[in-house]
Amino acid sequence: MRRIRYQEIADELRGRVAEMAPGSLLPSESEMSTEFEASRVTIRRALELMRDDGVIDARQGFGWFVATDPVPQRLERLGTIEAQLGASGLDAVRRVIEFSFETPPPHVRRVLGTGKVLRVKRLNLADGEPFAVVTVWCPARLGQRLSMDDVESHPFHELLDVELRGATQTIGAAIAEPDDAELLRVPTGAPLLKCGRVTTDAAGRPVLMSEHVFPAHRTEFVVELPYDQPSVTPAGLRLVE
Amino acid sequence: MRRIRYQEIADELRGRVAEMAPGSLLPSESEMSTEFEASRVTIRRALELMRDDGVIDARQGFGWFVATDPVPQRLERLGTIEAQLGASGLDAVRRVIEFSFETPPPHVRRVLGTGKVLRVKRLNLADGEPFAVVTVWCPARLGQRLSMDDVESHPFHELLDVELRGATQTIGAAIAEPDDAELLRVPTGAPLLKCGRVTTDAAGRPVLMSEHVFPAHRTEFVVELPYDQPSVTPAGLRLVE
DNA sequence: CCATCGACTTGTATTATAGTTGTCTACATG
DNA sequence: CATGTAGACAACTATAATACAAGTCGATGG
Repeated sequence: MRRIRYQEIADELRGRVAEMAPGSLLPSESEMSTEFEASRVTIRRALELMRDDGVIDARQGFGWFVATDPVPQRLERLGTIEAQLGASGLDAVRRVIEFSFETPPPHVRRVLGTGKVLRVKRLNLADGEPFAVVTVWCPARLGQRLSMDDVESHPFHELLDVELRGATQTIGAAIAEPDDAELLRVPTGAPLLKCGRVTTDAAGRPVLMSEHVFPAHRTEFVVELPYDQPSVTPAGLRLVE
Repeated sequence: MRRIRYQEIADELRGRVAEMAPGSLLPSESEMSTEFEASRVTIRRALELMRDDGVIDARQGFGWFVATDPVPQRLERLGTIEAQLGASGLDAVRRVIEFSFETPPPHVRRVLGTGKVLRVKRLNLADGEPFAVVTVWCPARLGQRLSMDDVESHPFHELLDVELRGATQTIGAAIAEPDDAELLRVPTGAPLLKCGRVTTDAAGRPVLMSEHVFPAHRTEFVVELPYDQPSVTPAGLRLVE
């Protein structure tokens, strides 16, 4: 697969910048030029790409520096299902079903890239009743030091050492395959709500991919559709009796 | 049956492209030409075939690359599914299945009150393919002067003489009953996305209630979860292949 | 204290080149 | 006549190499 040079460089730099303190200085364009064996123009394109993402910025005569991050860890807002359950007075329990490092299937590879990934499949229970099967994929690099205990006792975004920015979620429907049906204690062929979520870090790169499967008879999504202005009404997953 | 060379090549390439990340570059036409032992023209015909399908695209002087999925547009206003389809270049057609004034069923009465209602059941088609069964209830008072032609050719909120404010939508899953299955041309028991919507007027009173049923294999909802806004902003309905 | 200088940086051009797609013509094959 | 091969050329792209303007910062010297 062919790649564009300046994108490669940008990717490499993104990794480095992620480890640097906001405000710290990057090497000069010329230095990078010799290091990457690319012309200054190419280096600049990579840097400008990142500037467009708001990751870094530059001042003429001064240099390129890591942008002071305007977004403090507000991400808890992204919210886990557990938090919503906790708010409704139910106690949520996770049980790890599968935990393995492996090469990603195509639909994951398209998002996270070709490197190895950690796949964790968990069953979520509310008051002892199973209500969700969640599969999470994350790059092996990020999941390297995670144990089964870790993922059983914490939501994933608390375990990763990256700052998350947001997510895109798709909501669809499917019917229960035998394995998920057994886990959720519903008959095979029962309707399921199936949500795919791609979570991105502060640089906008996808770092987590997950698939949530809910039995339709217990769950539904509630969405507020404002007419004139985007509302601040929180919405989310609601358990129906 | 003997297959045409460029179709063979296109088939092979389709398989490869499916495994590649959107945006990544294919080998150059010349490289493929030597690999497949076919002339550049033949390779081009295969590539152009795939471009027509929207799988890949090319820029002169740059190369062929895997097409990125169309970014789902955000729905800041209360849009209709038809508008979203129109924006994606599909022509949407409505067909009225049922049209009657009647006393509302309990779940509608709870929202709209006890008065008589107009119930309209419509089948929506995109490019001739059925993709949604929509049932709308509105108070008889508001629907009094509507004809079947009206509701077949216009979305409901254009017909009512009230100012709408917003809506609350629930998204759930179900399996297809025989009647809806036949309309949507899916087997009975197939998974469906089932959305209920309550639309309110400027005064906050509910004026419309509707139920949208989509075949799950063609549709899914896309939701953006931004970092700074805890709300779940609906991004709209997206057709999946 | 302050002005100036020089070494460094980014910002912005220009030119050149190898490699790519877009398009055409001419010809062969069944 | 549809399909395939072979070749040529134009237009475009990413990248390299180079040059110069303009901003930053510290050292120097008055």
